[in-house]
Amino acid sequence: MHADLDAFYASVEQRDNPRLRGKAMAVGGGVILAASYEARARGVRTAMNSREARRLCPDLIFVDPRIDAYTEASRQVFAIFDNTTPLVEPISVDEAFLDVSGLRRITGTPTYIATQLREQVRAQVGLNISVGVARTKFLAKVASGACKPDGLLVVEPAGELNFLHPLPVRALWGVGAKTSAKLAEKGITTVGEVAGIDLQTLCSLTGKAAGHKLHALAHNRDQRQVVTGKRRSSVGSQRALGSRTRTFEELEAILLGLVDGVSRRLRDGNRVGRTVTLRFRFGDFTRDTRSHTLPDATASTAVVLDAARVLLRQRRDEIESRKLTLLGLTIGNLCSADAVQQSLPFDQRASPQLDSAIDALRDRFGTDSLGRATLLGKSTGPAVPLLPDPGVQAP
DNA sequence: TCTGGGGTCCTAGGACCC
DNA sequence: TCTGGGGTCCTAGGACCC
Repeated sequence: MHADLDAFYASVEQRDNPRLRGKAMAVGGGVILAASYEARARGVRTAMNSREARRLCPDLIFVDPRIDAYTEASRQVFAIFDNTTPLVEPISVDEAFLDVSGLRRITGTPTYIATQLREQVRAQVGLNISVGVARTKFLAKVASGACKPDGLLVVEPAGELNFLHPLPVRALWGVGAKTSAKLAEKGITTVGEVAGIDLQTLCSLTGKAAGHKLHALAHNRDQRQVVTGKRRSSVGSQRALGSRTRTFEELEAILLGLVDGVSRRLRDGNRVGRTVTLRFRFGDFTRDTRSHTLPDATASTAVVLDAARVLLRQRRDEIESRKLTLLGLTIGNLCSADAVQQSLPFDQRASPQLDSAIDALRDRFGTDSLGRATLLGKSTGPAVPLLPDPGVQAP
């Protein structure tokens, strides 16, 4: 099954504010993050700028996003997913794949399970969720999209190709604006037509990997399993800068904010990363990236900031002359902080004992000055706030 | 106040290693 | 000293997704 909440952010707002129900409304300020179905009927779309949206729909109601409310709703819905089957693969905050193929004797048919799931989400969270059911992930995903809003669609094995082949090429996962335009040049507009061309021709149009994928999907071959326990491989943050000209010092301050936020998220997730990427967008909407890979994975604000600053300074002239409109930071090459610990020599590993010993010392001596702690030969490395008097040797 | 913010995967060339 | 085959890692950029 592929389960997908309908117009997620907008639906949460309509659920929580009765005055918004039945109205054309959108979440977002400068840009539309999500639009209610009433607004979509008037042509309002996600990522559309608000001036265009207002032109299409003058009575459109704008609501500021409440990310905390969406996160909580998502958590509740995923709790229902987890209660339905242990095999849940999250795709984003509002959608997931659920493998229910082994539950026929335990719970019931997929159709029954999907019906129950939809009722539970409606009753317990107050939101509509659409569910597609099929033998493969790809077909389940297409099915949930086809039955929106508030729908359930089961693609029976015998009807797969009849369902698939009339669809537009954009329905294929991995076909976006560029690829569909390329295919249209060759007169290919439906999935059935993609299935009709040979692999070599397809690869020459889209590249090797994409060609093989598209060829398989168009022939209804999709061997992908529902995979649980995937972990993010990068975390990032970006800031749109508007049209105002910023001094280089302002940009460095914004960069510090990005580094602080991203490295904090790394530490909260007990993860570390090695590759620091800076993303730029300029006044003419061209984009650029610059990256640097550190010798060791880190979640340290100071280490990431050093690397990010070097990347920013390398581009100083260009940034000042071409008017930077967006600055982004991504840390990739992530792995678990624990795995890194295990690979370190014993005396360099962090230790829960050491941490609690430091906490005890902090309680005893206060935190107003810096010191370095050593426990059984393991040093904390950089100085940590610890002792009131640097001259005092802790027991 | 023209244009969000969070991600994934793939490609291609260069450096480097055996 | 040159050549070839096999491979990894890094950087930059493109396309795509929600």
